[in-house]
Amino acid sequence: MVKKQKDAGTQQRILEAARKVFLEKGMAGARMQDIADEAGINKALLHYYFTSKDMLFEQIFANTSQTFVPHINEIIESDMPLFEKIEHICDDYISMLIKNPYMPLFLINEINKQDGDFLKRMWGKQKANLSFFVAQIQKEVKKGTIKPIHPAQLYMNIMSMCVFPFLGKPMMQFMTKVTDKEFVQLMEERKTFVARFVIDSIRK
Amino acid sequence: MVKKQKDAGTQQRILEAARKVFLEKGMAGARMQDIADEAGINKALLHYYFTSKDMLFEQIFANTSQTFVPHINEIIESDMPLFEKIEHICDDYISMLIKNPYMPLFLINEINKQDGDFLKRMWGKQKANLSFFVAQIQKEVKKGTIKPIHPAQLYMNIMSMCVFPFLGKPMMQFMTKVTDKEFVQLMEERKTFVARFVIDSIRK
DNA sequence: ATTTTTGTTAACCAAATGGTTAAACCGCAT
DNA sequence: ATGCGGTTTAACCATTTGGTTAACAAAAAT
Repeated sequence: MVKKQKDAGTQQRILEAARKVFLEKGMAGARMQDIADEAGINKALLHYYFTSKDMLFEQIFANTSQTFVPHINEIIESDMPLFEKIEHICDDYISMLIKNPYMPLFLINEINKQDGDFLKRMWGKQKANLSFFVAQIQKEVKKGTIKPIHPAQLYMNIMSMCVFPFLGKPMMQFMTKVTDKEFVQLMEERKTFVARFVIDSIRK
Repeated sequence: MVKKQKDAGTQQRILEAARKVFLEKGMAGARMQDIADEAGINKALLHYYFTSKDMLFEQIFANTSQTFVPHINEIIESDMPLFEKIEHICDDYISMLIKNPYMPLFLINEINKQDGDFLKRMWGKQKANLSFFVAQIQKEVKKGTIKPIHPAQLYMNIMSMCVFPFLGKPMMQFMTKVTDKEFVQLMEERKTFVARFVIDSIRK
């Protein structure tokens, strides 16, 4: 808990604290007191800046999820060649996840708990435009550069291999006894490994 | 909430109710009252059979996770040929997950929250014996049937592609608008799809 | 038949938790 | 210095929640 400084915006400190606590413990597990402590302030002050826990949570969730989604869209909708695009997606996803290892569990968790309308309100129009990716794959199949493949399955595979290790980290660490440092090293290697794995599989 | 029947063991009904509620809401989100309601009994009776929420949770967790882990070990440690083994792992994993779609999120969630000792107490010796799998892969590499590959990365890939879709289901459903039925259909297809995807990638 | 044990409940309790209030603090324009 | 606005706090409140108690019902044992 850092001593307060009049020049650092309290609101900002609260948001950072809330982000940390929510990401670590989730909505249900997070305590307003935890957030207040983390921000080095009184609990009442929390409600002075953010009326309720739900409000605060929604801000954090919106901010976090919006950082996550649109980034990938750019790559998917760009006009890179397919293999290059796959390489970029893997590199981008995994790089971001190394920096934000708690993000996937947090997002998946809350998306599962909240109802469908919540997501609609949150992401509205800007959902990933897969049609672009689908079209590109079908073109490559017709050209004969890759095997015929169900695009949704392929996309699921890429997502899975990039994201899952960060979700299963504790389990995997328990089984294989890799340290945190070694884990990051493994993930660094995955940036190229997953892309190559995918390309090797679909290339004709 | 089902009407109680004197011939059905109350304890069993509680365990089933607890399993359902814990899997859906997690430890932090679950309420003892919810479990009591689901079991169609009084909250006090819950504490008559299971002293505390932690006790009850630990039983459910132990039971659930132990159903999950040893099953795969059998396949991994069997002396099937590698490709056949991969096919079996995918089929087995995905079949089980279609039947227990909430399991992965529940397990991953709680494994992340609990400390390391908890896992040790829970799984103790019976962690998956990857050394067997590793040796088999190295043998195949030497034989020249598959490309050189980091065994841990390969195992992670298989696990990822089998498990992740069940974690990301709501997100994926939001993006692609597939119904629950269609989702199960996609997963059915994945049983063979993932295995082929992996084998195509590593085969020389 | 009656005592004892087991199963079940309504009512209650203490702690935790999200949220509120009223007073105090602080920089600053008057 | 004084008053005023926004900021911060300690103390408090209402509800939720895990857990307990004491009484009651239903078998089982005597």
